[in-house]
Amino acid sequence: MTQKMQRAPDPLFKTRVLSVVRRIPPGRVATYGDVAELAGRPRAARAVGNIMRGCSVAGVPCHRVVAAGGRLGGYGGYEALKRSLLLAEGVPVSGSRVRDIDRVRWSPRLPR
DNA sequence: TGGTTGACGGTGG
DNA sequence: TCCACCGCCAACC
Repeated sequence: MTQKMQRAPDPLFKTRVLSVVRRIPPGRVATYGDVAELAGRPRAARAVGNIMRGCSVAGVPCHRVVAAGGRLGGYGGYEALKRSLLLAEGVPVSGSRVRDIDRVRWSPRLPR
């Protein structure tokens, strides 16, 4: 068979991603993969990053979104700024990585 | 319509 | 622990 299973297009993906990120409370972080999953696309971490590039929207704490393993990720090159913002919220950051990512990783079930 | 881009994730060396 | 390679996806040109 030659048919290629194509995934159902989700024009709301971007909106959902922003909604998810907006729900991340201070002092907590989520990985791009987590956000992708919560947005309904477990493997679209890369796409999430693409969307975050244009995160100039107020109310979207894009600095709380980090790469897997606690790595800070890009943030448009403003890695130092991202680190400062996280530290200010009580997120332990060492160098370019979040320490004990599992402890500060946010889950939608946790209370704000 | 089709190819390229990139703020990623996971595995292997 | 760090780097390189490959796979996945939506946005862009």
